Formats: sequence, structure tokens, C-alpha cells
Amino acid sequence: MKNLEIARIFNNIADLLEIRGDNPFKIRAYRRAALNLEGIAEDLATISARGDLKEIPGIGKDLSLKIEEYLHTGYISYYEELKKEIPESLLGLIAIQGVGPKKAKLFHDALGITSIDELQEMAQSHQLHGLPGIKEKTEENILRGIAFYRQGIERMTLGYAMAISKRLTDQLRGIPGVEQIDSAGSLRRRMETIGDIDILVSSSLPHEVMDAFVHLPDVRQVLGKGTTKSSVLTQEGYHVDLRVVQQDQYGAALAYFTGSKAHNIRIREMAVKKGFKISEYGIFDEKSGDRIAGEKEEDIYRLLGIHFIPPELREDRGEIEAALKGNLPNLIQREDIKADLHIHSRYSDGAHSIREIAEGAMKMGYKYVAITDHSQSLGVAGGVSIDTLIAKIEETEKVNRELLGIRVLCGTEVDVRPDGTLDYPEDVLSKLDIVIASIHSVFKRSREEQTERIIHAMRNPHVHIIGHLTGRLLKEREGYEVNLDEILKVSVETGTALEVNAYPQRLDMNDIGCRRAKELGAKVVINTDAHVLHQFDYMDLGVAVARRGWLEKRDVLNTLDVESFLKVIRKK
DNA sequence: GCCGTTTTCGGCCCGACTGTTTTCAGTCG
Repeated sequence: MKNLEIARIFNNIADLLEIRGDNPFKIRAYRRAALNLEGIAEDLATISARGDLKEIPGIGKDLSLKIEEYLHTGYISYYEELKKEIPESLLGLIAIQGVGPKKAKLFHDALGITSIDELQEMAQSHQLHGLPGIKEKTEENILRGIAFYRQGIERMTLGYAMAISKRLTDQLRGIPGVEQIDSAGSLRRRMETIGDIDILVSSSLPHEVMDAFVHLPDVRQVLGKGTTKSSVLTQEGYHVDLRVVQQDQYGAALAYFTGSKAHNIRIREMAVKKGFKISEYGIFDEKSGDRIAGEKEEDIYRLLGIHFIPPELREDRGEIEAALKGNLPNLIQREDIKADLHIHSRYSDGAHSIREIAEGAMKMGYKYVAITDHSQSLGVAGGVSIDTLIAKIEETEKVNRELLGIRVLCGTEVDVRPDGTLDYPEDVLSKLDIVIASIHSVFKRSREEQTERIIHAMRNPHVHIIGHLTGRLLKEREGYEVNLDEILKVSVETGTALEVNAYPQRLDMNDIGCRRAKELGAKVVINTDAHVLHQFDYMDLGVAVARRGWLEKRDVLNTLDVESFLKVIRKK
């Protein structure tokens, strides 16, 4: 699957064109095309074979030819030519804060600089000084930018960012003068990893709010402080920005700071065509300059004559077109979830008994819950022997007799062996209410082998769900590659659901997979994989992934009541 | 380089901040 490779090349071409000083709109066309390619789950080779490349938004005659060239030859000659003209290593320089395409080109042309090391040397020995527009300050800024870059501040997982953001917004809410408050940016869009946390506040006392913010106990270092924007590092070393606006600007500012940038550009283009101008301060009449609205985010979409677009969809990946046609999905909500179907108990590596889990699920408002411990061979995670599994079934029946208002399903997360067979025999699996099949070892197999392995498991009539599809751990381990379309086709054919695993490091299958599943008609379940009761709360993360994947209540099986759910999975 | 219920050619978001500048270019989000 070459989609991401081609997206990366298009982004590199955009960077190189910027250094060359080419037409900015052409550059934007490459970036938009790259963004769209990143969001496509279907293999570009398949789309190309169908002759549908130009159906992809942002892909026209030229770019479709370039994609085809790459698919056939493994390179894009235009890109190769560009690299001859401008050294590829200059792309590294523009990763430095404060160094853009113009300065990168200047440093290269005037001093022959091609690497960050060289740039640092020249800045330290004041050899940049004297170039047009460069003096001491710029040299200092560049050195600071390089230091920051080398520090390598990592992105946070969504779960981690949400926890920090909640802690900070809870503290800020208590400060006099804080009226409305929301987290914005990629966090509000629920991207799977977050670079920095943006918090927006409305207040008529901006000075007081800023003062209080930079003195919060969570703040380790203040990077900048003004009346409208302050930046800090948390004790853990993560970057948080606070912006304060007036109440009547709040909606416009929230939309602006939520992004994505690509979404905002499209929205502002639409506004211009309707005679409006949208900025972070409000919505204005183009001619008179009068302010029309801005207090509520909804105003923007209403004035454009389209439905409100939920933040999770704002990526310019078709949501605006859908809104124009009135086709926006009615996204699944946390309240729609009636069960958590992937929980570990003390029988394997979880912390609680069957009864404790059942009671915890009731507190969550669930109507049923599935306890799915590891299978016999997974020794490191307390895999359950067949004898113990029989005892677990009996204990589950006992808890079901004792507790009213919740149904406990006895299940397993059975290990899928390298050949696709399962870690319990069929007659054992047939005794269980629910079976999740997951891969826990032997990750280094080809895309074809892993796809075959998973499909083999799906064809087992006792398997209801495939757990954490790619095995990835965010920031730790790349998942193995699979042929998603093949798996989804077999999923539809066999009635095997795919899991969105909401464990913060997993979020697997991801948003793009969800969207493709919906397109092909495959069913999804959202589970937390909780090992401790408080991890039930991870459900929010799973729902966020599903929402980014355009899923609705009807696409997700654990929104059904228990009888309907069991009926669906027993059809296999 | 893309795109089209005002267009197949002429458009293509908006503003803040910084450092270097006597009015603005570059960078960022």
C-alpha cells in the first residue's frame, strides 16, 4: 500500500516548491492532495485500476498522472528533478522553528548550509549575521529553535492529553473571571496524538486569568505571557497554550482554534462567496464590515446554510461536501454504548473478580458486560487453562443469578496463532457467550501472511470479534500491516465484527479503518480492554475514534440491547 | 495545481507576531 508514501512525497514537493518560491496556490494544492491521500484507507493501486483517482478531492489531471507514475515505476520524475535543483536536506532545516523556506534557501545559497549541524555552527560563530535581514536576534532565535528541536518534545497520546486538559480546565474554572472554557485544537478534534494542548477561555478579566494560569501548580515553566495568549510547559514537559477572548468572540475563536487549518480555509472560502468574512474575531459583512455574529460556533455554519459540523469531522476530508448535501452522519455518542465487551478479570491479568466487574459495569450504566480473559498459551498475561475456564463459566452463571439489572457474558480473548488457528479447541469455544480473537505475538510477518492469519480466524464460526486489529502501541510500536479491504470483506461475509480497542496506547482499529468499515458495511464494536475498573472510562476514547471515523449508532454492535446483540453474533 | 447553481480562466483564508525595517517580509497557526 503506497498511499502514505505518495502523501509524503507530495508534502516534500510542497516544501521544495516553497523553498523555490513557487506559486503558493500550487503548493497548497500539493498539501491538500497529501492530506486527502492520508485519509484514504483503500489502496491507491486499486482506485487507480478502477480509473477513479480523479474522484479523490484535490486530485486532478496532473496529480493523478503522478500517482500512476509512482505506482508503476516507484518514483515521480517531477520530484526527482526538483531534488536535483534543491537539495533534499534543506527539508530538514525548515523543521526548525523560525526557519522557513525563505531563510533555508538564503542560508543554502549564501553559505552552502545543508544541515542543522552546519546551521548551528554558523549561527554560533555569527556567520549568519550580515546576510540580508539577519542580525543578532535572528541568530539567537535560530539557536533556540535548534535547541528546542533537539529536545524532541514528543506528541502525547489522546488519552494522556485529555487527562491533562481536564485537570487544567477544572483548575481554571475555579478562577474568578473565567466564563466559558473549552479545550480546542487537535484535542477537541480528538486526533490520536496531540502536539500541544490549546485551551480557550472567555473573560472580561484577561489579566487576572493569565496571572492565575501561569501560577497553576502544574506549570513548570512559562514560555510566554500576554493578555490574549500565554504558553507554558507542564511539570511533565508538555506544551499548553491558553487564549483568552471576549464573550462575544467566543464562538468564532473556538472554531478558529479548533481547526483543522484545512477545514477553516474551506469554511472561509465559502464565507467569501456568500459575502461574509470569517476570522477568529467573528463573522463580518464583506461590504459594510459590520459584525454579524461570533458568540456561538453554530452561527458560522448557520450563516453558511449548512448543518453544524462536529469537531471530530473537521479535517477537510469530505465533511463540508456532506454538510452541503445534508448528508452529515449522525455520529455515535457515549450514551449510545450499552456494554463493554472486552474486560480482563482476575482469572487472567485483571485486578477484579467477576462480581466486582459486573457491579462496576452497572455503575457505568451498562446493561451487559463481557469478561474476556486471555487464553491458555498466553502465560505472560495469566492465560486461563481449560479447566479454569469451566470454573469461570460456573462463577459467571452464579453472578448472573445473584445480580439483577446486568447480564455478564462469559468470554475469552483467544490468541490467534501464526497459522490462524486458535488457542482453544472448538468444543471449548462453543461453551462461551462471546469470543474475541486477537494477535499477541509473532508480529513480524508480511502483510499477506498477517491478513491470511486474521481471515483464517474470522472464518472460525466461534469467533465473533477481531480484537485490536494491527497490534500497534502508540509511541512504542508500529502495528503490523494488514490488507484492510480484504479483512473488511471477510468481516461482512462472515459477520465477524472488528473492535475499536479504546485502550489509550492502542486506539486500534483507528479512525480511517472505521470509516472504511462503514463504507464496506462491516460492523464495529467499541471496547476498553480494561484491566482495572477505572479503565472503563477509556470508552470515551473509543467513541472518539469511532466519531472521527464517521460511525453512527447503527454501525456499532454494542449499542444494541443484549438480546439483539446476542442474536446478531449467534447468526454466525 | 485544482476547481466551477455567477466561472474551463481567474480565482484560490485570515490575522498576529517578530525582527528588520522607514512600510514590510517571513513565519506561524
